[in-house]
Amino acid sequence: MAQASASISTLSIAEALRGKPGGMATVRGWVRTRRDSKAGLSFINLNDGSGFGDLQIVAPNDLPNYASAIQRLTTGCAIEATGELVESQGQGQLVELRASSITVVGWVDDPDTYPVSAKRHTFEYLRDVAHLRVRTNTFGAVARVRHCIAMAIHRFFHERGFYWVHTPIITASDCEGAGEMFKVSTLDHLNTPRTPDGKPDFSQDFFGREAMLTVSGQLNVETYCCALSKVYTFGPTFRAENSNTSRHLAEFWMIEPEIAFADLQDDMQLAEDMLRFIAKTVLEERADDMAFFEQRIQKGVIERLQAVADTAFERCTYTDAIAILEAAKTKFEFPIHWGADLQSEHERYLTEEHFKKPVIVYNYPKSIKAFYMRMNEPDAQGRETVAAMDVLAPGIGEIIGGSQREERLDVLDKRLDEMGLNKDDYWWYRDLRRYGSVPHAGFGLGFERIIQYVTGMANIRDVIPFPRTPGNAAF
RNA sequence: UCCCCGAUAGCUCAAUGGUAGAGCGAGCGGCUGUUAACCGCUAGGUUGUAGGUUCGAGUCCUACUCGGGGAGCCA
Repeated sequence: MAQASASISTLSIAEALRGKPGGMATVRGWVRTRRDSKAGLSFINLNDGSGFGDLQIVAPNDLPNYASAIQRLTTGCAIEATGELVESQGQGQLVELRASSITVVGWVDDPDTYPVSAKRHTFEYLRDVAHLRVRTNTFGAVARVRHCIAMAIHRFFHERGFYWVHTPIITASDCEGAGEMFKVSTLDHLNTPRTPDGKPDFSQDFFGREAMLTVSGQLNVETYCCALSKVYTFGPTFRAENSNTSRHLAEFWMIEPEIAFADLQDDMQLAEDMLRFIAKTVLEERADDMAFFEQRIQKGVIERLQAVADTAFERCTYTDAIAILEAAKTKFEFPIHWGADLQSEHERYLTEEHFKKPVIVYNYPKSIKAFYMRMNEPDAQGRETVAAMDVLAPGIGEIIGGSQREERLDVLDKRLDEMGLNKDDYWWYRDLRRYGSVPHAGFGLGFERIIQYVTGMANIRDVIPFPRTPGNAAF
């Protein structure tokens, strides 16, 4: 397949589009559209995923395979084209490739039923052809932005001295407490071994005990935090909740940093710095894709992202948030009062209407938060709160949830007792509080949710390659 | 899981309980340095699945599946 001539370089289409007219080049990709001109030319828009833009290939009718192949090209065909990069005579592009040869690498079987034809498709339909949807403008752009954000997150932490910790996917501790878990088992479902009291005998299972897929790497990563000081996880997470919304998946990716010798203020600063770094990086590196999202997906995404990059987030205690909500003229379906958890409508009001930008709400009532969150001193009215924080973003809602962790063993044990949890199940977690315990804090960022926020994509199922949701694990 | 709405050609959608249509895509032809191209012709259907009501069901009823909007769980 490689060209014999050493003077012809194979370029990605992104490189070809950046190149100056003059040189010879070979490009490869998939046909987006073909238009014939009776002036003796065909125009082929070619895309290889290296960037948003297509390269226009000009195919003159004196090519030997013009009638037999070029004129039969349809959307989706894979080709290799070699020719000279020239200044375009038409509008709409600076450079184009004047082909001296075009090889068809792969035909489209039946153009009439090619699932991703050159027309508009709904996202709902494209989910049914997830193996081909990435060939569309939208899903190609999402894939590139997803990669860009992932790399930005790794760079952000790496540059600040964090270590990436690979916490386990399979866990035997039922104590993660963040939702329903998928079971991991090699037991025979048709002939399950039983204990005398009729329950499945997990001692005969693969791990010798009941095992699940993780719902969070937090408890594990805290152990590494209390030795390496600054750590984070970035991996898949599983929740067996029967959630049917545009912002929940059964399998999603999560980033969970954890910092030692740190309090909630440090935690909030880290969350904000990270989100602003992500915004800045995407604007710099994926301007082509962002221009598309701005134009076709959601007006204002670029401005919104620019605002995240440029301006500090709002911060507001839970108690102050309640005061704002109580003073609001908006009628809420669920009346709000101190001690109640914020409903979606309340979060939306705060971030979309009151502050009109990302806001960090912190110091929540202890009664609505997890056992591991650090107890604050009671306020003047004696109300008890924990050092927890949520980052709320317009259009998405909760994008980050985090807290300072309870590092005092006696306080932690009291909380475990209050919540009816068995201390023995948490023996290694409690050990961290016995051996050189230090204040530490962390948060969880939903990876797909930050992609939704950045791109303006409305449904979380469209920002992950192959979404897993209740009743759907196709592909 | 709960409430509301929906499922008809490859795709997006029409169709009073009485002969299933259009646009786009596709095929063929015309025109043109074209670019959401344009003009003409052609093909394309077990109306999501399973039951029921009716002389007759795309249309009415029931259940299920999937999708959308909202809610809960959360990231």
